[in-house]
Amino acid sequence: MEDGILKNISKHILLNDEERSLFNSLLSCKTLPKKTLVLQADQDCRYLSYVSSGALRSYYVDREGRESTIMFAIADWWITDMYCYLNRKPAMMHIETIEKSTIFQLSRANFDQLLEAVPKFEKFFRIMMQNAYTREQLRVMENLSLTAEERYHSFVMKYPQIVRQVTKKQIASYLGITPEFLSTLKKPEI
Amino acid sequence: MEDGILKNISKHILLNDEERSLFNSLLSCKTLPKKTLVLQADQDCRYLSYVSSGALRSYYVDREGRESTIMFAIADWWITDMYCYLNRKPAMMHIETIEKSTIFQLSRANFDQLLEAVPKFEKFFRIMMQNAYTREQLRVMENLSLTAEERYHSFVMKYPQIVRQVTKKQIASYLGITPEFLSTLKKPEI
DNA sequence: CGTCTATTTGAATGTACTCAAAAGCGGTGG
DNA sequence: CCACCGCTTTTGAGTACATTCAAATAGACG
Repeated sequence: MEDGILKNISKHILLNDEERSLFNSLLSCKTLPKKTLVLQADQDCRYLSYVSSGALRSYYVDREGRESTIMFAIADWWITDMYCYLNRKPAMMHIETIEKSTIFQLSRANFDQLLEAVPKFEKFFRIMMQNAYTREQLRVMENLSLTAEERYHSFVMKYPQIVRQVTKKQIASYLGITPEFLSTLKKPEI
Repeated sequence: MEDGILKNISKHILLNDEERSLFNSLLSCKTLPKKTLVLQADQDCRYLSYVSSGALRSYYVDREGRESTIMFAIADWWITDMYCYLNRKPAMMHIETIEKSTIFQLSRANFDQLLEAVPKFEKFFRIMMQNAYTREQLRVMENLSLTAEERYHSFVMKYPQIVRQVTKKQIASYLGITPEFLSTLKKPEI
């Protein structure tokens, strides 16, 4: 399924065969069972991962042991602890598979090499970061201005596919509410 | 003070004289009094603004008229309603000066032209978007895992200069709490 | 089938909100 | 120059939304 990843990239930049094969050579592919940790907090965050199939989530565990889901990544999404990946800091988050998943990983060294060798990728990653930024900013905006119920409905409308692949408990931890409270909310009409 | 903006860019990419002068020619400079609207919701978001001096903030106003501060921008920061700027959508946010400010503005057309003419700027904006993304993601993480008081202390530690330039009411609306409640919190040791 | 986790339900609690009012502070005009 | 006006900040009482804890029910997986 390397097709998926190159198709993802071709949405934004045009690559020739040589560039494609260089890119492929810098990636490693893994198929992982459900509930496998891809990254553990305090470890070195070595990889940026593209989800070819399955689903992953990143989450933060605070001192009291409470989990906050930072993001979900289903097919065709990229995921990592971006701050720690880019700045070579020990990871703040955990990342785990929610179901059996196939991912392609780009190490930090290969990321640097790729940008050096094919500057066109600057554009690709600029657009990726731009989309990630505007998505997070919208999330902050909704967290500040909507009620828990409205946020839940907005999530379901925006990410119907994710809703099918993750548990309500995980959605609650993404929305910043308890599973008990989520369960009292009116179900949105999809 | 165009020095400031070129210095900001030189932190990440090296420009020759020709590129610098092209860049300068694509910018327009404005000095605005306190409480001036730079962008109004529903308008076309035409500009990305670099703050040379002063302070701006972007905020969202919901149906009930409640304001949520999305971001502050003091000297050397860039600000816009990024989603609407990039996607040519009517603005969701307002942006206003908090004090007398001097800003440099890059229109969307000039942004496209700049990236076309000097691809090195892809790298600059990749890094800008990257920083913005990781900053917002950390904010989401803190919103989900910290109490209001901890978020306030974290804000004061992270942005001491912003604290000097904005009101407590504005900080409250950034943190997602009421000014009354902020006022009951223990003052952090700076 | 049995075990483990997710989901739901309910009661008691707490955190943060609304509303009201007083105090503080800064800017402006007489 | 200073008195007034408007906005910010603080304080307090009452309230609402969301939490914790406990327990029952439902679902998924080996």
